[in-house]
Amino acid sequence: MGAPADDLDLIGRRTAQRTSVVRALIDHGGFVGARALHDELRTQGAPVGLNTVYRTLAALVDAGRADVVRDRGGERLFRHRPFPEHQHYLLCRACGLSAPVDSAAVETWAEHVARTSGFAEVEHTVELTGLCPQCRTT
Amino acid sequence: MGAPADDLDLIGRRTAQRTSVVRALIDHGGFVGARALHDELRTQGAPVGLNTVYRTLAALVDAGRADVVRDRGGERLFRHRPFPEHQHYLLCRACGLSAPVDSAAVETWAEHVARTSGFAEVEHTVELTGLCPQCRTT
DNA sequence: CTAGTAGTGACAATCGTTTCCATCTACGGT
DNA sequence: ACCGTAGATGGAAACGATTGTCACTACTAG
Repeated sequence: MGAPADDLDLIGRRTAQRTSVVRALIDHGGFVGARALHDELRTQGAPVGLNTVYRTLAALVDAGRADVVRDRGGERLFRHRPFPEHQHYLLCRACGLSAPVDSAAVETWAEHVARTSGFAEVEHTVELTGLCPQCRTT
Repeated sequence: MGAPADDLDLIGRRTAQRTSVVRALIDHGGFVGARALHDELRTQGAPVGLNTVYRTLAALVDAGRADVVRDRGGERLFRHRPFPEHQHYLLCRACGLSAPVDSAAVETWAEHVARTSGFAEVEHTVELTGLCPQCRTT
């Protein structure tokens, strides 16, 4: 079930750095920026070059093992995805907590638009943001 | 109907530069990046500082007279919006052409998620991209 | 007309991300 | 276990989009 090993096999050679990055991403749970992940690795005593973090995350995205969203500042946030399903999240603007949402309605809507628009290769991104129960009281 | 004058009134003083920017944005029709708009203005003989382009576009967005999306490179693309309605677009990845889409289904879905999630102040962005009939043959 | 304030623009700074390149290392073959 | 090499690393520098600084300009109310 989406163990680090599975991810590592998908993206190339097994190195200590990649293992650390994948571990940290999984442990983090929610969406994280590359820079934040890099900082976490540093403080955990597993220093990894920032661009290695970027490359590993990019490889995970290519392999379909991570999702990407953009926060309001344009930064890319990554989240580990154990199974290669298309998924949408509701993301907390304050703490980064993410909750998968049932997105069947959007999917069918998007497909309908794709069919009736005359456009080809229609892709969609849906981003929901809010304040989670925890943060809304703070 | 969304004449430049209306927009200018909403965002502060009337200056030659702002008039040029708003004009160029309206004339362009689809989504444009700030930099591209700046270039267009320059070649049209109405040079405006890049900084002013950014500020004017930001002011239009604040006033609800422009929409913003992010392209895949993270650049912000702007589009003039004559009326202050929340609207989603299907955007051509190749030429920037945009087609408004009926988004009632997503709106109700988003509201439903907002109500049932426990999250507060839920906002959504939906971005559809594809290749328009023109570009799909090229 | 004049004052006062909002707007302008050249320049530099910032921020996230990518590229360069010299060095290192995992790993399949011997 | 040993090698060779393609692949991986990381520090520095490049990069593109955006924002801040600040002296200067020019709307516009009075």
